[in-house]
Amino acid sequence: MNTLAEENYLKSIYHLSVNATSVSTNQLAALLNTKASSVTDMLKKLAEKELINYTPYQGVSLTAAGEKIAVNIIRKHRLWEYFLVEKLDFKWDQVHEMAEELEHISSNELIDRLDKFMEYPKFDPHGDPIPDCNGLFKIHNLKPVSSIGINEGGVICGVRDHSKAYLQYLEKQSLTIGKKVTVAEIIEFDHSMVLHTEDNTIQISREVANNLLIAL
Amino acid sequence: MNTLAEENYLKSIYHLSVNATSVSTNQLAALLNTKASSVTDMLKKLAEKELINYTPYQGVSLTAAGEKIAVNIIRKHRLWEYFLVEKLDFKWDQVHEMAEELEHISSNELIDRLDKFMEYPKFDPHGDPIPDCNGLFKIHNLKPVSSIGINEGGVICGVRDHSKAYLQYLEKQSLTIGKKVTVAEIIEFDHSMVLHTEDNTIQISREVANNLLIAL
DNA sequence: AATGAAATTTAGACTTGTCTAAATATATTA
DNA sequence: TAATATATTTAGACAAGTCTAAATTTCATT
Repeated sequence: MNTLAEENYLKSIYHLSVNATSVSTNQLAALLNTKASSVTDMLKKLAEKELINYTPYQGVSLTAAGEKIAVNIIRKHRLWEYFLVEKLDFKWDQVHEMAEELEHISSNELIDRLDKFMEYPKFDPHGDPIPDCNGLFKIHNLKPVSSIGINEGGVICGVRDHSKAYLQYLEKQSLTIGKKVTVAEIIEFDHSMVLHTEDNTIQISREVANNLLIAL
Repeated sequence: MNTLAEENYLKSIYHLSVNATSVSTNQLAALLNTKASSVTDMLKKLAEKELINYTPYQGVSLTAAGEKIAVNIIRKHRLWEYFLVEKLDFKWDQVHEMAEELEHISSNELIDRLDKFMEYPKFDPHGDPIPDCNGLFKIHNLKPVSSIGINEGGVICGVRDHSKAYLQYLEKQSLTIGKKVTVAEIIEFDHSMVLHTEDNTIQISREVANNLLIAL
């Protein structure tokens, strides 16, 4: 199969491809916490294996084969996260690092059985969709809370920022997946927002609102 | 922490130490499927880290620190095997390779929660004891079936050979953990044995009897 | 105790994935 | 469009872990 490093590169290219047709060397270096020269070396190797389309200086994209591998790793990552939260009672801000290791456990039969054991969950603890064993998943059409107006609202279904600090903050404010929120007020000065939930009123900054995703 | 290679060396030294005070370079090379010269290199590194006692040409043994790491890896291996069999419905001959990967997942909190989730099992699917979170475990005093006489018997509690072929054979013969067996006859010619179980009579070779462990 | 066999270690090389520093290509802007 | 800034690649080095071949140590046997 592929090495751990190769898998991490493919996964990173996949994530960066969501908002672009092509991914740059520096973007990858930043995400992977490494140097541009190291990225170039690895891109040559992945191109050699026909997992990416690479023209020097022009950025990269995944081939169908590369995307398949990337989606499979993401499937594993999200299923393990679901397991850690739903079966082992971890909090949603604790599971990322463990899932980063578990996603590289090679057996597909293991992950398919884990999927079955948990009754085929469709979303991970952060609201991200879990690809099925064929790599297929639905993309929710979510909007950041910052994009809606007064008296509008919806159900929290995801986050853009997966950092521990952000997740812990949301947890403390009870702004978790499934909560219904309505915008009660928008402060003109700094665009912070006052939200109503079933049992609470909470003021959040524009930054927080920007990273909180809802379904209308 | 330690690298994957280091962990595998410590684990192997631990396993080989069960039947000896000191482990040789060649024994390790054979078990780890590598060359003696590679073993020597790694032994120097582990000695440098004070995880083993190593004098050139004199073999190695684990220090207390090294043993602690080895036992923790074995704890992880056996708990994951238990999970795979009891929760994901794998057969006892299918889980070794997966557990070889899973045992290197670093988080101790993960493994402690997995332990709790499964209600602190004491033995893995092959009857081997599972160390608790302090590294402690009871050693059953088991005997090979080949060592007992006519009309004697006991309960199958373990195996010496963990190979797929052996485990599959036992499964097919319903000679699995927990089964009660009695020796009905010993064939003088080749020391094969006729066993009675609750619902069956089975003849097994000396080789099979030698690797099948029972509690009296 | 000497000698040959077996076990072990050393020396030097290779691969993977990384790095720094230098070179080159692309983009920006005056 | 020429000059400068930025992005990317190349060149050469390094650490981890492995290998082969040669050297050395220990063991077994006479």
